[in-house]
Amino acid sequence: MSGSDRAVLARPQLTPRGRAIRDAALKLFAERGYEATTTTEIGAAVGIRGPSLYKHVSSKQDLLVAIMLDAMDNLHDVHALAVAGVDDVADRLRRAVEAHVRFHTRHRLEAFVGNREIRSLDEVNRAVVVARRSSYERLIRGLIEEGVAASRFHVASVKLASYALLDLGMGVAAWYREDGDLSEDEIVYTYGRFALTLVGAAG
Amino acid sequence: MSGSDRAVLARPQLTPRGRAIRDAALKLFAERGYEATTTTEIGAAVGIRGPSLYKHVSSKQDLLVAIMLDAMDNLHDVHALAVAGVDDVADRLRRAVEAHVRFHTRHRLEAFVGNREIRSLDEVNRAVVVARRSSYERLIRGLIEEGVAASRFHVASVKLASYALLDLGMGVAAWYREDGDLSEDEIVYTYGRFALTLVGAAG
DNA sequence: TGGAAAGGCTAATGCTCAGTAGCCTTGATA
DNA sequence: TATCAAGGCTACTGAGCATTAGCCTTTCCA
Repeated sequence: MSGSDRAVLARPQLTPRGRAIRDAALKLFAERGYEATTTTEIGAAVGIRGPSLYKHVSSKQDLLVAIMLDAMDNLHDVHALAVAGVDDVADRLRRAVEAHVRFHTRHRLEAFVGNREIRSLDEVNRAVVVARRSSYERLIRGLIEEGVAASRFHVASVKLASYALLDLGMGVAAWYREDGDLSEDEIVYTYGRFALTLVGAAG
Repeated sequence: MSGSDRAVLARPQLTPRGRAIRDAALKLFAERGYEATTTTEIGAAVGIRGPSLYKHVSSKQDLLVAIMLDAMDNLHDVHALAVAGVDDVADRLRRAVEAHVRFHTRHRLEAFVGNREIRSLDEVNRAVVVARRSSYERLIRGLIEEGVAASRFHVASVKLASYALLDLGMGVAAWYREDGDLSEDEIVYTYGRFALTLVGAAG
C-alpha cells in the first residue's frame, strides 16, 4: 500500500462547511497564531457564531491537529512521488528538495502553522505530529547519507546539510506570496540547484 | 557615533532582579510562546508572585518589546563590527553571514522569540521592530547587490539569495543546542562557505 | 530611632475565552 | 401533514488571565 493510499484512507471526508471551517481556521492560525485565534473569529469567517462551530467540529484543538496531520501526510506523499523510480542519488535529492520547496509554496499556510504551532498541541497530539515530522526529516537526511556513502556528495556534516535544506523550505513558507515577484518555479528550480551545490555534488 | 554607542545609550540599566526577570521571561516566551506564558510563571521563575513583577516591570508586553529591541540592536552591532574595515565584498559577505549565524547560536532564544512573536506585539511596537528588522535585511541584501554589481557574485535572484541566507540563520536559532554535537564554530564556518557558493562567488 | 522607600504579599477587578445547554427554524421524508 | 434531524442562535458556565489596590515587612539613612 502506497503512502498516498494510506493518506487518503486516513483523511476523513469533510462536508463543504467542515472544509470551509478548516480553511478559515488555517488562515487565522497562520495570521495570528493558534492561541490568539478565538472560536468567535473562526465562526465569523464562515458566517456563523462561535458556538455553532461545535455542530461541525469537536474542539479547537482538533481543528489544529487535523490541519497538521493532513499537512504531514501530504508532505510525505509528495516526497514519495518525487523520488519514486529515480535512481541517481543526485537526481533524487534535487527532486526531493524541489518537492519540499514546492510544497512549502503551495501549502505555505499549512507548513507555517505546522512548524510554529507544535507547542500549542497537547502532549499526545504533539508526540504524534513530531514523530511524523521526524520521519520526514530522516528521509532527507537519508538521501544525503546515501550520496555521501556513494562518494557523490561531500559535506562537512550530513546533519548540518540536512538542517540547512529543511530550513530553507520553512523559510519559503514564511515569506512566499503567490502574487510576489518570485515565481514558484523560479524558487523551486533555484533551491533545487542550491541543494546540489550545498552537498558538494559534482557536475 | 557608532551603532554600538547608540545601542548602549538606548538600553536602560537594569537592576539584577530586573535582568533576572527578563531572562526568565525570554526563556518562557521561547519555550511556550508569549501568549501561553503567564505572569505567574515568570514570577515563579525568579521566586516571586506574579503581581510582584509589577514592582520591576511595567507590563508583560513591555518585557517582550525590550527583549526584541535589544536583540535587534545587538544584531546590528555584530554585523557592523563584522564588516568594519573589510574591503573585499566576498570577505564582507562571508563575515556578515558568519556574524549572523554566530548571533543565532549565541542568542538563539532572543532570535527565536524575535522571529516568532512579532505578531504578539501591539501595532505600534510591531512597526518599530519590523522596521529595524527590515533595515538589517537590507544590509545583507545590499552586500549581495554590491557583489553582483562588481561581477563577483552571480545569482539568479538577489532577493532569493538573501532570503536563503537569512532563513538559514533563523533555522539555526530553532535547532541549535550548546550541548549538541555540532559546535558553534563548525556551524559558523560551514554556513560562511555555504553563503559564498550560494551567491556563486568565484574561488 | 524614626520614617520612608523598596519590594514582597493577598485579594479583588474586570475581561476574555472555550465549550455547553437548551431553544428555534427549516427542510426533507414517511 | 407530522416528525425528526441538522444546524443555526442566545444565554450561560467556569476557568484563567493581566493588572491594580492596598497592606506589611525589611532595610537604610538622617
